[in-house]
Amino acid sequence: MTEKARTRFAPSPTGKPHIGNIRTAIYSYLLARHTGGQFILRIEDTDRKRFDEEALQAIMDGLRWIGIEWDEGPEVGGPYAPYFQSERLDIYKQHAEELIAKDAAYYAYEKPRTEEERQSMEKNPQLSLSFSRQWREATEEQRKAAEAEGIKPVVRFKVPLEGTTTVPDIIVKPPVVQNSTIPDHILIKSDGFPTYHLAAMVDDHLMNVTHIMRGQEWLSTAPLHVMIYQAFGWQMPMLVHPPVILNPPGKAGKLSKREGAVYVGQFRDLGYLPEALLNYLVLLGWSYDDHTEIFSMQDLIEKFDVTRIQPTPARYSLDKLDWTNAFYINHILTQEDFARRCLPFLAEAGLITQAEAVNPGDKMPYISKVCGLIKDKVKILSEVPAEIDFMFKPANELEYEADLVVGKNESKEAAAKILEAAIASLEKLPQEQFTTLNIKENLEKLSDEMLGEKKRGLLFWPVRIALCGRKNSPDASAMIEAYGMEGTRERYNIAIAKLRA
RNA sequence: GGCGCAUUCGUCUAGCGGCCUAGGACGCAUCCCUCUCAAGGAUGAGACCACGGGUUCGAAUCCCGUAUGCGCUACCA
Repeated sequence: MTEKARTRFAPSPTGKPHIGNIRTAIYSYLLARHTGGQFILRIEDTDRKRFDEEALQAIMDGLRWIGIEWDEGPEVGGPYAPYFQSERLDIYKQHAEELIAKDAAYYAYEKPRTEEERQSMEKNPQLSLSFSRQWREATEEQRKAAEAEGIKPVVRFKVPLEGTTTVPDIIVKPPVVQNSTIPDHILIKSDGFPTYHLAAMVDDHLMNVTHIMRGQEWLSTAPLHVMIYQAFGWQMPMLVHPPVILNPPGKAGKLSKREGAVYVGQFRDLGYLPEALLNYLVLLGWSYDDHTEIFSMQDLIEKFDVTRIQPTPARYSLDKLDWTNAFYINHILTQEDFARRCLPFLAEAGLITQAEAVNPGDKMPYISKVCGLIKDKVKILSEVPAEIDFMFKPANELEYEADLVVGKNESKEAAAKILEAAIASLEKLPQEQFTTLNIKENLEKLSDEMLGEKKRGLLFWPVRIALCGRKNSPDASAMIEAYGMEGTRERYNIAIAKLRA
């Protein structure tokens, strides 16, 4: 493990990046960084029918957002360019020919299976095997005849009929399979494009990849890949097959779209912090020790050990993710940083303008203070606007019933008197002493004098409600500080008027 | 159906033959703090280590079966 690992993430741009794949990418990245090696991004766009330009962008955005930078790949280049498989067609063709010359592959002229055939063959491996081998022993004449008919051939791999193949995986017990059970897979499709099996192996070898890491759904076809390497006479890299991520408890199968957010972009939009998602995802199937829960990217790079990846599929749990995100917001982020990240969400909710979200200017101190009020209670950023929207409204736009302000006080008049007393008491605080702590002391003292000790709820309830117009809110003293004496007095006077109406 | 992998609290996990009457975290419950909601602090419930056989003085840890889950079984990746 002291050797420098070259790893790669090789997505096919056919859809948005799923967190299961992103987690695999993270593991690959960490392995490379931990050992001081390189991390490559390679785009497997050999399926022309399913290619999606937006997906490609989303993959790159997602990786960068979560903190992964690739050393080689799209937009950054590298010594093994190009990193798009569609631009490497000649290379694959050449290698396929090499295999044919070595009698390890051959042309096959069969008709593609129909959907029905495919399904029936799924249940009957023997049929599938013989179908794949129809042209394995074809004579020159047969090939010529097919060629004359104008059939475009595929190239199939000539799987050894004898012996066994072992998959050198480092997190799962290395599977051993009988070669005779593996069909002659297609290497080059009739349209001239390579399949994953050929393209990925050729590239992994050419790009000097030392650890092929990919989802466990590849484990079954891994023996084929080992045989391809052997046929070329190349040295086999290590294989790493992290498990898939499963649906939450009670739900069967792989984590699916139906379970809410599954794509990185969705988490971003919901207001999950990239460092929290990263932290959560890494721990879903990997652990450092028996107690550490919070890891920065630096920690992870330092401590990551591939062999500790769990071989068992883990279930996705929103609760733990939420906890992790809340922990980052509450304990890792500074108030300023937190506020900055809230900006787009505040704009989205119409609390500030889009321009202010980009450049808040002198509004920032207030925004920062206001966001700070709920830093310890919010789980995701998208919850922020609803918690503090009232702090962005003019005082006279607060809508609430006078009864709400009364709370457990005897009467509306009693509540009004409390607010009057609060104004008078707070006005004694000099401007430079108008801090949350002083305000709190000031009001507590007032409460004790007015209502006696242990009755603080009677005073604080109206004092707080008159500021926000609703049941739940941040701490009263903190809100008063944020509004300032001016804003506080204005809101109290409105409340008093309401109470006496 | 075939092949392969996996199996510790509801969930994520620690554990690599004696430290385990199984530890931590999330969630849950109760209590404390308290001007509300949170946060924070404390305590607790929760796992016969899937089941059945071995091996061993001794097994969650090693071996073999069974069950269950997951994956693959495409001219998709």
